[in-house]
Amino acid sequence: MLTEAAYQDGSSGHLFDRAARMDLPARSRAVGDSIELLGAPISFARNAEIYGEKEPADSLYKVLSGTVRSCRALIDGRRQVGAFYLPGDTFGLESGDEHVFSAEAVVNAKVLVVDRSTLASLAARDKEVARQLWALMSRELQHAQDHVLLLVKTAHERVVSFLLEMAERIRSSNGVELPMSRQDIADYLGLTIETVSRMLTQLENASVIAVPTSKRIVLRDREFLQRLVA
Amino acid sequence: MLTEAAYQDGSSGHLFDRAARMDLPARSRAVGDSIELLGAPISFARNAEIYGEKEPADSLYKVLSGTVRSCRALIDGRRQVGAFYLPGDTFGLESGDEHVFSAEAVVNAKVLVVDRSTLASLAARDKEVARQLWALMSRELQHAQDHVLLLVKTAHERVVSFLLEMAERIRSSNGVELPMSRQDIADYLGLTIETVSRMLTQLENASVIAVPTSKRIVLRDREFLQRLVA
DNA sequence: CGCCAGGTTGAAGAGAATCAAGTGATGTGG
DNA sequence: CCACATCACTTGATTCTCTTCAACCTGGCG
Repeated sequence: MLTEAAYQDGSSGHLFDRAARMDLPARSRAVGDSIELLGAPISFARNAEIYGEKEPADSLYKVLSGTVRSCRALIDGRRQVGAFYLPGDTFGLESGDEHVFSAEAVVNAKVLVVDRSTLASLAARDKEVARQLWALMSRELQHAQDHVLLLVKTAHERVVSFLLEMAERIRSSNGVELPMSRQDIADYLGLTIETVSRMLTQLENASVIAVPTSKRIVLRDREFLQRLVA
Repeated sequence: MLTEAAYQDGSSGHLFDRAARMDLPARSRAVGDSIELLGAPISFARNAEIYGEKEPADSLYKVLSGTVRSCRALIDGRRQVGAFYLPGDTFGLESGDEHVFSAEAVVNAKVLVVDRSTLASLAARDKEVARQLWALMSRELQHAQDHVLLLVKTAHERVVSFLLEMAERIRSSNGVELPMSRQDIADYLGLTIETVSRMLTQLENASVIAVPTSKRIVLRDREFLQRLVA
């Protein structure tokens, strides 16, 4: 099962706190901050690229609003979505100096951008920052490992797992408002849009979910869904 | 493509150096070492469990000889192999305090075991140790992400990717001596043993590989294989 | 109002799984 | 050293899941 709230920072001591304060009027933050941490909120239009594969990974990002997907392209045009990042999630941390994923806005999104080297030097002095970077890396690893497990399941199980993951992370009133398209979902699950659509229809016919609009999914029997996912 | 030598420590300053010296006669190591780093080489028989899922992750391991696999079991009995660890590779680093994978010896294996808390306290003082732990985590993440990409490919591509990965990591003279069974390979690739076998047969019939014995694979046209994997 | 992108549904086909029967190695006891 | 048992692997026939290709809805929006 995909980990709930996999990307959210710990509840206390946010990595971006100081950067976030850059948003506030100058008088409300400590003098040193503006030099130490250059964090800037930037807006991206739907489907805009935030960074590309193979670009240098010199920033870390936090979703303020909207949704972001990370992608990898295979040479023949197939696309693999690695993860979806929701408000509060941090992304852009890579294992090397280069991005292996690209990042794109799923819908119009506002993102906080923090310089990586700044963060690195900060981490060198501040234990708490280092700890949070480690936690972030851990969550990415956890997610990737869960994603591996997801991809060996049947189409049914994948779709159900996806719905449960999103329900955990979005938790709107008694249903999920999916920000992403069927194509995004399909590329995340390693399926085709047709298959995703069919699985949803079948689940709806079985009355385990309801699909009032194509993006809105209501989980009517979460117990049952939970048992489906192996 | 799966990263070459994904798990090997950097060439200098091995994380396990001091622990490894425990193997040597007492007079050849510094006095403080035995207290600081408790590393012990332990042998595991073929298919023996090194640790299980959900067990506390309080050690880090390094393969001295043999091969180790990490596994996750699905409730219906399916099994997913997360990775294979060869001599020189380090494993057992998890995102939390509990193992989410189990680890088993693929063949008789000798493994160096180091206490995690010892390592943690060492890392707190020694920058280099901390850096190496980070590198280790990075490689695990990289591998998991590559594994995700692997699992959305066709059976052909998966098998070829696997052969190329192993050829990179094992590099025996002009061919690969696979330590693992077809079942292990199948569970790593999310396929059945029959499919793996068939793909190998087809590659052999196409003269891109040779299979003198079931475990020995000779890559006769690596260029061509490289182009197959998308 | 009609267009168009996103989504659904249907029919046909491909690819991998399953079921079942071989074949080949490895090891053991006589 | 050989007969036999066992395990790992291969091969074949069939089934089933998912993809592909195509047509058809549906809901925004100029």
